[in-house]
Amino acid sequence: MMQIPTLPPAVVPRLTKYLALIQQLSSEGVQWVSSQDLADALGLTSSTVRQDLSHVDYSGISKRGYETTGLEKVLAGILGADREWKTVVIGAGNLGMALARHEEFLRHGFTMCGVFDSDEKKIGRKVGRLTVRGMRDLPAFVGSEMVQVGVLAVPASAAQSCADLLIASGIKGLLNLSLAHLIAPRTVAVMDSRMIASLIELTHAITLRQNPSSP
Amino acid sequence: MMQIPTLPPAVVPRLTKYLALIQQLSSEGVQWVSSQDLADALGLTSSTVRQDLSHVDYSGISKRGYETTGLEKVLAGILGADREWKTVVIGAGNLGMALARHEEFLRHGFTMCGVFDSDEKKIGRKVGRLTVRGMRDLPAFVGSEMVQVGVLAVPASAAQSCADLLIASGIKGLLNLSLAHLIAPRTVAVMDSRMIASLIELTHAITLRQNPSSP
DNA sequence: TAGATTGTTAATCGATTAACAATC
DNA sequence: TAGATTGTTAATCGATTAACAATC
Repeated sequence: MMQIPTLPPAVVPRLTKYLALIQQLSSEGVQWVSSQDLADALGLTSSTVRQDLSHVDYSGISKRGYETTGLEKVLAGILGADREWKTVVIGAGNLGMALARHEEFLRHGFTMCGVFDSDEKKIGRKVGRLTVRGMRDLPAFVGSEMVQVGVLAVPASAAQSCADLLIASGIKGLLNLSLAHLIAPRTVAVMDSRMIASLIELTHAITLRQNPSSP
Repeated sequence: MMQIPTLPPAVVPRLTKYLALIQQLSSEGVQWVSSQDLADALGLTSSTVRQDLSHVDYSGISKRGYETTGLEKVLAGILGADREWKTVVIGAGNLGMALARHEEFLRHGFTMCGVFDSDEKKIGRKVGRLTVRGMRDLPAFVGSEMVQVGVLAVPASAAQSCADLLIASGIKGLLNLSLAHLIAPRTVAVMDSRMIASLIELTHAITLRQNPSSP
């Protein structure tokens, strides 16, 4: 099996940016990309790009840069973006239903195989080709379908208890969309993508820019 | 007007976490919280919490900690979470429609006042109490309604051109939900909340945990 | 009072940038 | 060849942690 190098934490989010950009470039027929090209497109320095890519087992070529298709393959392998990931959504509210139907997930290898909600009234509703299931069915489903990823689209007040149930069911990773901070054992990976928190950071940045005291 | 101190970049995301937690605690009637309490709940060290809060014009009290209601007010002020922010969503797909109906936004001060799409077929559709408008109406709407925040729920391929239109219309900040990296002038704040990118970081973390080479 | 907790300084750690020899 | 670009080392910068006097 391929060796996955341990990467400095700050590098991983940038690798996902390189991958997204290179996928776009290679689909447009671009064959070579330099560290300066990547830096310009992503608002970084070429030095940072080269440092980051030095952690990756793929060499560029002087005077030409990196071959897009080769680098794309290596980055996808390191990040797990070359595999299928069975995914469930918890929460059949506006957001959860939208995510269950979101084609972008499938396009990036996340196979949506279940939507769960604790509200009895929502159980049985159709979401595309799926049907909303009750939370009581979650443990058996995760186990038998070997679901690896759970997306939490529930209110902050319910997030930790839903996470606990997913963890007890044997899930491997959680995407937390709620404002709550989740506690999980080290064996389970957790990533946050919290729109409300990002919006609040955004309003802070707007306020700073409107305030003449900042440089 | 209140003085907004310039904060180290790494501190701001944590302030949003402190605020979310303290809002919950104060709504539960908790009156005092120590740096150790906050650290335990959020997976930090008490030292980090005290360093962060030292940037904030609010003093704790030895032996008791910080008063929740007071700290909540100060953090909300610094982050802009004590104001109303007029917000539009660009993109009336699954995700955009769900966000336009999402009550969580309103509860955090983001007043949803418009949904826009370039697809003629979607114009006129109802989204809660709103109606989908065409992109051609965006500049006049942002100007006359004094919209400050734009949420981009469009495919990566359309993200930059939509951002350019919002910026030309005079928007103050953008929340980018697409996988694309956005280029914007320094006068416009941009924050990313990219679920697909977070999911890919998650699959990397899962892969690492399953690989015995890591510590 | 005794003890817990803050605020702050200094030390450590990690991330970014600059610089340049190697190389295609 | 001459020149552009990599890979890597060293320097700088910023963030985190440890430690402890001040204080309630």
